[in-house]
Amino acid sequence: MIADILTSSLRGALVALGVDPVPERIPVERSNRPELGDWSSSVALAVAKASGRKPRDLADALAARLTEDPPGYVAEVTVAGPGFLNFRLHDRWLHDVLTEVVTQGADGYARSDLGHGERVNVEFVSANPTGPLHVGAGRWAVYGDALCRILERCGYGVHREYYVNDRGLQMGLFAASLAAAKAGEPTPENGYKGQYISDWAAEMPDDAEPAVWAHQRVLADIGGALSSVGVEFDTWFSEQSMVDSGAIDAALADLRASGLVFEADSATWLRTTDLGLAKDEVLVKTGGEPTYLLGDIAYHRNKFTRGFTRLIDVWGADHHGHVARLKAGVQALGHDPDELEIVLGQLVTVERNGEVVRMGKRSGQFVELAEVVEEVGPDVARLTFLLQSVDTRQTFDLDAVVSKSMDNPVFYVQYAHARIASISRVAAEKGVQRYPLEIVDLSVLTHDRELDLLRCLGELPEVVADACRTRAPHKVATWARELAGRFHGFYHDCYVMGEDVSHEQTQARLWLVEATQTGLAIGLGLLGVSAPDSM
RNA sequence: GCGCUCGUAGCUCAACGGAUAGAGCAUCUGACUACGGAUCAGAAGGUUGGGGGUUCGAAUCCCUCCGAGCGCACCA
Repeated sequence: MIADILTSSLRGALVALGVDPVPERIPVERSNRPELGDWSSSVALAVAKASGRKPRDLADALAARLTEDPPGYVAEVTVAGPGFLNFRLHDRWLHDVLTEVVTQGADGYARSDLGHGERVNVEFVSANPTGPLHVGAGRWAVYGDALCRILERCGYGVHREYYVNDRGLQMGLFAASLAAAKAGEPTPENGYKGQYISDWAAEMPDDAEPAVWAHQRVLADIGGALSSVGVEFDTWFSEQSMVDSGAIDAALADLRASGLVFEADSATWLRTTDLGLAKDEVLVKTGGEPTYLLGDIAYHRNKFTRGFTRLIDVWGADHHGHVARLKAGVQALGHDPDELEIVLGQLVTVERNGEVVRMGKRSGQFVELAEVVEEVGPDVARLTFLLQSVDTRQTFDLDAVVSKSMDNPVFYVQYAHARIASISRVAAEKGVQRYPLEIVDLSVLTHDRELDLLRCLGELPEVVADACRTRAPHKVATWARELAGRFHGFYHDCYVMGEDVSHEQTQARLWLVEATQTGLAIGLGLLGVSAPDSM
């Protein structure tokens, strides 16, 4: 809102001063130098050269013009350093933030229409259904889910999907390993070991068909683990179903139509070298089995036919070698490869007692996501994953996460929310009524703590939009922690009710607290973390 | 060897190409007879892996070297 006001006045002033060309985008930002102003712009520095003026002179001229006819909220325009324009605003701009938050509420504030209702399919986790999910998969589960929540808030029609790789060698080996364990026979070569195999073998009824039963058992387990961290999928898409329905053949036919398919060495290939790759890729193996790549191409083709115009896949960095292949496949089907967006997340290293836990399903040595969630709870688990950018490697120190779970930042944020609820309870006990916002004088909110809180609240719409554009939920997590910090500071220095607090202050602060609660609820909601009234 | 992703305080991590690189944890020092101390305030901590380049301006963009993780299958 402020940004729009400032950019349009700056644009007007540049035109009036005869600056040509006026840039598309006029940089305006919140000042990180509060002693100099509330907002700032470096536009004079950016355009000085092209317009043949000295930055400082141009900045002075702009400041003079804007001082003469100040944009809304602007109290003072000054120039600093090489030519930064600094805007000091009336506190009213922050009081208006409060009104905006309260009137739009938890449902409406920081909501946008960036996505214009575009239907986007987000595929994440998609771990092979050959055993329980390990802790590391939790990162993709939580990241993908938070991203979906953010996309939804920004006006996308979101569909959460899990691709079940229930075809091929691995599934067969998994079922065979179960059957062998049940029969008391040794594990097949390259088969799956681990406690869960013997546990599940013991559960398996005598008359069960191992392949079918194993499939159901493992999906129930994975689904349960995901539910425990609050992640639910709209679709569990079976790879095998595409073989059965002929979708794989149809995809292959489409690929052939592109003219990029050829036969060699008794296999069928896609000429990916024509699409910029270093080598060609096999689509159908000798013997007639489709490769994983062909299945995946068919799967993405299927997503497009279901009406999604944007596909987002969340993969671990260990799959990055597959990115170019799949994009090439999508391109061969006639789609713009940019319609498929692949988020590569860096892997999670799990440590216990300071030592790296090497995980592998085959060996049966891994730490289950479900165990960890059971121990620390979904909120701690989620925030632990979400507090850091998905493109940095994460070390998940089991002992630290468990033993320090009480120090987890999630409680810092939730505590702020609970304190607010407590204020409401006390207000009710004391019989303090909150007046309608329209008749409350917000101009009494002048304390630095109060203004800082409002400044932070005012950033939320941009934070959410930015988190959406950059696919970076951690920005919301960082913001929520920041808001909680501002609130704790306010809470400490500014009493809402008390002998030294005027009636007007109590009223204004009750609304400030209400707006903060709304902000916390939105932030935590986007992260899928609960916002408790008491802890 | 080739490729992808990274390298920021002791540790874990932030920072639309903008001004003096910020938080948390840990360390040290302080703050409650009022709404929840799971809190608050302060101190200390940095050549943003090294070196070049582009730019008015670089942690951010480009090149190069060093280091790390991960890929380089008719596995999935």
